[in-house]
Amino acid sequence: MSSFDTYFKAAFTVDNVIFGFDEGNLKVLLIKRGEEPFIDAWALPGYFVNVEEDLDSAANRVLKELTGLTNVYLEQVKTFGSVNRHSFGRVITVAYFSLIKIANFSIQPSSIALQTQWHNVEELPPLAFDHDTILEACLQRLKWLVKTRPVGFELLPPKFTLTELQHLYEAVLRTPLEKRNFRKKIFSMDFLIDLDEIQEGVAHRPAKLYRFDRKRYNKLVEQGLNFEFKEGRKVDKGKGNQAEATA
Amino acid sequence: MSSFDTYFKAAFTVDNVIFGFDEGNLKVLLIKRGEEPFIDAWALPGYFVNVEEDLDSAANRVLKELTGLTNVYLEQVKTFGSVNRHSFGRVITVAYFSLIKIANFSIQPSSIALQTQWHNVEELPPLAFDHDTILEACLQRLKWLVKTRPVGFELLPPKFTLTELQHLYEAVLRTPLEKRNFRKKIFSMDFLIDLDEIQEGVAHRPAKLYRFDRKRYNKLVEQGLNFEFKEGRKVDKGKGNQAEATA
DNA sequence: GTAATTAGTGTAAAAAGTACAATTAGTGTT
DNA sequence: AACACTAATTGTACTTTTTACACTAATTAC
Repeated sequence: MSSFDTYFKAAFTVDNVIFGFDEGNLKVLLIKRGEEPFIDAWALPGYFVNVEEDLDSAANRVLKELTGLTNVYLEQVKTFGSVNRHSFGRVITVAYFSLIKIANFSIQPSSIALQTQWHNVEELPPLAFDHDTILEACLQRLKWLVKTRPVGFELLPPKFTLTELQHLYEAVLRTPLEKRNFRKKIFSMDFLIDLDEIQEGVAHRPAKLYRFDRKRYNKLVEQGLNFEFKEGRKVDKGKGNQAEATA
Repeated sequence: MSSFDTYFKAAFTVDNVIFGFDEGNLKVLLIKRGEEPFIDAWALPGYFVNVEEDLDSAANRVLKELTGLTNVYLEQVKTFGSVNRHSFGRVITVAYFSLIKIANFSIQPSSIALQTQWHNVEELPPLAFDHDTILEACLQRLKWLVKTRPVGFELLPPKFTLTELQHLYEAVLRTPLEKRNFRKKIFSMDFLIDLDEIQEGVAHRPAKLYRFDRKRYNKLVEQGLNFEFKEGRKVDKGKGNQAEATA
């Protein structure tokens, strides 16, 4: 057959889908593009891979360059390579996703991005290229991951309440969960540490604070823990305060 | 920034991991390479993607060219792009996998492959490039898929016995399953059709033949079926014939 | 001190999963 | 035809997991 040099070659990029969680909503980080094509459009933060760079390294580097973030959970999701997905030529992109704590993160301006902003996943602007498809694939992956691994903790501050944790799961799974059963499940997994601290500055009974015990979790995984959430079937109707009074 | 043409470009390929099932063993289709590098080594059937070709199309075409097969379940698994995975230059490969019925398939010679042969996944030769890593990733995917979707039927002939089905699951999951519970589970899913036919040519009580009812399965999926197998914890010891006699 | 708000908890019923052994329907041999 | 052999088929009690559901407790604001 023909020699190696005659084979078709394509440019390739990585696109990062960076999820965060804030005010009860799942967020994704988008940049406003400063280059053609799709100048001024919102897009996933991604860029070209270099010659001497592995894919995972490229994803990490691009993430760092566009956001300043290092050392985050980063995982390959899927590769997108439709012939016409980029108007300047054939560009194949490998999608990665990561989960970060928004509070730990300060947006740094970059020459590629005019703006960098968190967007609520439920209310997204139109995206450049096929980035809506890529995002959708990552949302699916996140959904699966959150049911399967304790990655939810990556999105929360180190100290959190059980209600915050539950809201996170509800936002990701897009389904309401039943409070008592959720707590039972979480506790049965036995990797939350009760910090003996309580919430402050709330106008109601303050919740206890917990943190995730990663060491304990790793030990449990070795022993064959099966971390799994099934979706709730029904809503927790039980407000139960003054409603449904029988006497 | 620099113009589009200045970005680094790489060759890219698809590699197909084609699983089959025969004589109670999970098999994978390998070719013996007829080109450098790794000439004469066993490898996954893969080849270069063309300019005007989507990734999925490329996987289908390559599969067809190397095996003659069309219209098979084909799914993208992961992309491998280490800097030095190919000695002739940077080559990024997208791994696909598919499940086929070995019996339906006749091996066709090709100019790329000196030989094409089914190999038992439990006894593999050394593979070219990073194909062992790719194969491992696909095995993991298959394992997950088989627990989660009724893809097992893709590997069996249209008519099969429950024991054959069980052996398939055992081979893929690499764990023994308990016969009665396996049957209960399968029947509870309610998408097997009893063909009212029996096995022929066996020197013992012949088993009933079944087929998979895809239409019914699709209907069940719409209704929110959860097809899932957990791994067995213990072996089925129950020979129960002459053993363990108490009188 | 009363109203408002959210946190926190227990239990019974249903469903799913597990462990386990005897009987049945064929073939092959005598 | 009886017997030995092999593998197929079936049921049930027990355990675990999941679900549904409603009240009391702790705090702030007024």
